[in-house]
Amino acid sequence: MSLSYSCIYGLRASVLLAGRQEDGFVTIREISNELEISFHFLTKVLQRLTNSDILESYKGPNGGVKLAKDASNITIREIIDCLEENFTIPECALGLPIFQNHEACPFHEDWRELKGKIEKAVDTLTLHELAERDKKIFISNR
Amino acid sequence: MSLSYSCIYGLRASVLLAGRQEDGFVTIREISNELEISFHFLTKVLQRLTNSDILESYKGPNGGVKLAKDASNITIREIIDCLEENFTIPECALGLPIFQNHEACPFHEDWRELKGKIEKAVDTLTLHELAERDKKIFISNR
DNA sequence: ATATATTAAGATAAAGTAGTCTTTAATCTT
DNA sequence: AAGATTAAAGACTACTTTATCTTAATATAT
Ligand code: FES
Ligand code: FES
Repeated sequence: MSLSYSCIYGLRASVLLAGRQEDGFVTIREISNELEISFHFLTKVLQRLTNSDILESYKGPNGGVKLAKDASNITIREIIDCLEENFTIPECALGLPIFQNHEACPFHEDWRELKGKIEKAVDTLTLHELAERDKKIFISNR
Repeated sequence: MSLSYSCIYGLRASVLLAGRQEDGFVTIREISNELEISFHFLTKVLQRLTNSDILESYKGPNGGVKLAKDASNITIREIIDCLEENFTIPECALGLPIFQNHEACPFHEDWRELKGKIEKAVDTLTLHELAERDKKIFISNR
């Protein structure tokens, strides 16, 4: 279940862009400075988002990247699906199928319910909502 | 949060040994066959458990490994701590600190509660209980 | 003693992830 | 047209995890 750094970086950058959608193109250099992420590595990540048409990029002076759609129309599921292959919330709360059955697990039902909520949130939470809820940093590195 | 394969293999082998404690030493070859784990890799994992005095080993014919203490006296926390460095249940249900604060997360409180249950279970569930609850395979590979 | 069984230990390989560096392509400014 | 700016693309490095292979050490059985 743990997300890769690529995915975290992509999420953080996307939320940043959502909070600045009116600014147009933002350079990757600026994003990498603000989020304290390696510029080159972030470039790779954002290229993938660009190729998936989640971001739009523009070269040259005044260029950079921006969200391709309105932030209220992009769910975090889209970002995750682009950057993480086969992302699924596991059946087991420990992140892997440790116990296969309900009987052996003292909290399996609790987890099953929460898992549903998480899945729903991932599918419906938009970058706009995230950027609005808290303008401060709320997607952080590990 | 996701456990490494080393840790999963160690847990599975330990539960198997808990279910056969009366058999004395069980060869690693037999365990690897039964659990369908690479013999050599499993050997490495069990060596670490042996060095941590969770398992006891014996070389030569009729040798093998067995639990060093009674299964009812070994928690899964011990196995995990031996095989996984710095294992902690993360603050965020997605396995990493995605959102830092309560406000931004639609299920933070649910997760916080479940996290407590999981931590307690990890600290108190014993190999004996696990082996007893279900004699069938209930710790599976991914 | 010798052959066999078995874990221990070490070297190596394979794969994935994270990170860096260099070159190319596109765009703008002058 | 020339030079500067910026993303795109590709090669490369470093690290970790997983897995394999070989040899050594230890114990048993005959
Ligand atoms: S088996 Fe892991 S949550 Fe129930
Ligand atoms: S921030 Fe991830 S569970 Fe609330």
